[in-house]
Amino acid sequence: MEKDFFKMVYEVVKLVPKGRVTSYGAIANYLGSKSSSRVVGYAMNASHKIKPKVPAHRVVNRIGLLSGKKHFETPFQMEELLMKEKIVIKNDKVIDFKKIFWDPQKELKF
DNA sequence: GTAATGACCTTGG
DNA sequence: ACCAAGGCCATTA
Repeated sequence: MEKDFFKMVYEVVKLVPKGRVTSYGAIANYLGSKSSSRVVGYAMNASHKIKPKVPAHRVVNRIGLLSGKKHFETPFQMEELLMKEKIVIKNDKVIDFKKIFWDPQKELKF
């Protein structure tokens, strides 16, 4: 129900290039509501139950912290996946987050 | 049906 | 500069 917002989020997350990460606020802002960042996080929470599993490991908070790593099947899954993407993780934080940060509003720009 | 929470971010004092 | 509160959508109790 009302998965419009969720669907958009999943679409954007699935569009995230390999080796890149995005933030909840960026997606929310891209959708039009910067304040709806919480909804993006909630969408990710349901990302494991939806049909097409989205790369939620590529989505982190604004500081690049793996906030939802505990919500994964295994906390190491997120780090492992990110590591496979050639992304360096340190203390549950993404190194060079600014460099690998993928902003839909900026990259896609509609 | 109402109330509270959640993988957050922005703005105000 | 730091601390506090609000706002958004959906789900669960």
